[in-house]
Amino acid sequence: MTAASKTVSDVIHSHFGTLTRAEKQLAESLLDNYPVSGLGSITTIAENAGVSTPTVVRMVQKLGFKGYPDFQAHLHQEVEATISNPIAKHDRWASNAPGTHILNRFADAIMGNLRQTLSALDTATFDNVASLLSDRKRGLYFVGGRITGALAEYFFTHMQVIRPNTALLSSNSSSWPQYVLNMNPGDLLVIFDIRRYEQEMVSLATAARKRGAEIVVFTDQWGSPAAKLARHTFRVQIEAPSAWDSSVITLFIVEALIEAVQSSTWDETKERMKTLEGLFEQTRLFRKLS
Amino acid sequence: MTAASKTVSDVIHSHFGTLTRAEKQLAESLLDNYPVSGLGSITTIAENAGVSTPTVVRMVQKLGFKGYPDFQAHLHQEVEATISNPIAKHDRWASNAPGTHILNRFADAIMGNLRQTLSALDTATFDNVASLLSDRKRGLYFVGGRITGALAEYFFTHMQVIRPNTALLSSNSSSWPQYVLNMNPGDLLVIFDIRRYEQEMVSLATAARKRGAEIVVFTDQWGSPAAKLARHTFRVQIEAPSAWDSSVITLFIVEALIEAVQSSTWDETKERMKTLEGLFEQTRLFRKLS
DNA sequence: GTTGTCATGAAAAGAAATTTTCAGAGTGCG
DNA sequence: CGCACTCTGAAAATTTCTTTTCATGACAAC
Repeated sequence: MTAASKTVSDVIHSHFGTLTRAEKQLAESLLDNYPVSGLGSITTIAENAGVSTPTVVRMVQKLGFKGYPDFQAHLHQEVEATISNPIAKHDRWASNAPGTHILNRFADAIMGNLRQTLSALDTATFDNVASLLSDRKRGLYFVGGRITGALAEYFFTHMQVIRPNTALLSSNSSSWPQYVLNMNPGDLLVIFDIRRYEQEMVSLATAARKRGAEIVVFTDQWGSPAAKLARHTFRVQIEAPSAWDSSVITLFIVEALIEAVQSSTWDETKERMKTLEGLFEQTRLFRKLS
Repeated sequence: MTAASKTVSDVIHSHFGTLTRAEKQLAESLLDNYPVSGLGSITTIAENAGVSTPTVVRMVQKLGFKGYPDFQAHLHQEVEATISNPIAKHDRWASNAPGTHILNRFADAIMGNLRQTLSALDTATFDNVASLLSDRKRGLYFVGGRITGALAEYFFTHMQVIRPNTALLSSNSSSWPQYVLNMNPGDLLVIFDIRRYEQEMVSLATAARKRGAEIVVFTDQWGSPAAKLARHTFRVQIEAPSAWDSSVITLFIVEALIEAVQSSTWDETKERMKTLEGLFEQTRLFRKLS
């Protein structure tokens, strides 16, 4: 095989499947901030990746280079090509995409959203919500609208594994009253309500409050009317170069919360996950037999 | 004097007058094709400039650097600054929280995932999938697993607004056969299959292929077995500082695809959205009256 | 012409980097 | 449980790079 025409990045990607654990770790470290991360000595990049220098040598040889110097020479050439070509310079996101490609515009927007959301986000709020979610004495209810229903479901699916006493309200409001009926004081209702705020969310929130439930709202920067009834509110930046709003950052916060809850109660969660694995195994078996 | 804030190029220029003949020769060689020409070893650049290695050492020390490695470190920094990714590392995303707060660690991980996913992503694949999705003659089917089901649903919900002839397969496989039965050649099956790859996805993909359907797979960097049957595959970086995988970047690509499809057929979509608005209005009215 | 100063590179010395070897850890399999 | 296998990094061996030393030659001043 020859590494001549393809970029080092391409070569790494095409070999990724055949790499071992330590080598993958190294490859990712190299691709992270590519190609600059490969500029230093073999010692430096081994340290940055948290692997040993022999691993580096083994990998570059596996990739088809003669040795580390050969590998680095290719990298230098690429750096040169990148720098001397002014178009490529503004095009570091997705390679071979015009600078205005939708992927690049989206990536820019997401980054901006993340930055703004996090700078506006109070970490105390985050920590408080995480601890409310971790409290197994509280019942958990998730609800979303037409679009955000998928986020509620995602959140619910994970929390259901982590802890008991968890429910997902369908986005169809007709079944809500029976859930509200079962809410106890201290229970937590997590509402996703973004942009075209759904009027019914306010009614739901009001009813839940009457039953003594705490409310957490995920909304956009303008704020759902339901946020007024909430104990904690996440205001997420949702703008995208699109006719639609972006849910990426909302999902980001959801995932961070999932991890926060999980790590705070890891021992219990571990047990549950094991049990769950076993159940899945049984189901699979059951299907095979049938 | 310190070389800290100024660029190496500036330093060379400001010292140019005090340089000797051989040093000037070297300086010019370095400035020519700056800063890439300084990337190699001292031997290499001495040869390129036609001077001896001691000359190089003497000059860089005269410029205020500790030695050649110090000089080169500065150069590397400059190269990095020149071509660094738009998403360079942040030490802290969320202010007033330590860099080790879960939000900050997650933000770092997500940005790394985004960077790597985009660098591995072929924009031709993206464009091709977008145009397949835009083709209203093709039926569209979406399916996800236990966790990724929410992503499939999100994708489906949007595409259903944009175009007709769209279906969501439940994550429960028992109902799949009837969908496969209805697939026509050229129809598109979008599969989300990440990490704990579900065996049934391969069966589904095989059955769909037999019916002449095209397959698009969203998977992780290791690749779902279903990807082998796919016309197009998105390999998404899903790692997070968490016991769970992150779906953030997958959602990112989904949203970008939604926008790509929508903008390519905006006129038709606009009409559909208006109609849909009207229908929602009626439903709401209906509920209020009842 | 002599002398001193400086620039320069060859070569040696010293310091790093790169590669190889090898043993222990881990993993899968019978 | 033991065997075979692979992966991995510590450490040694090797190579390469960097720095220092020093001899030579150019040039200017006297």
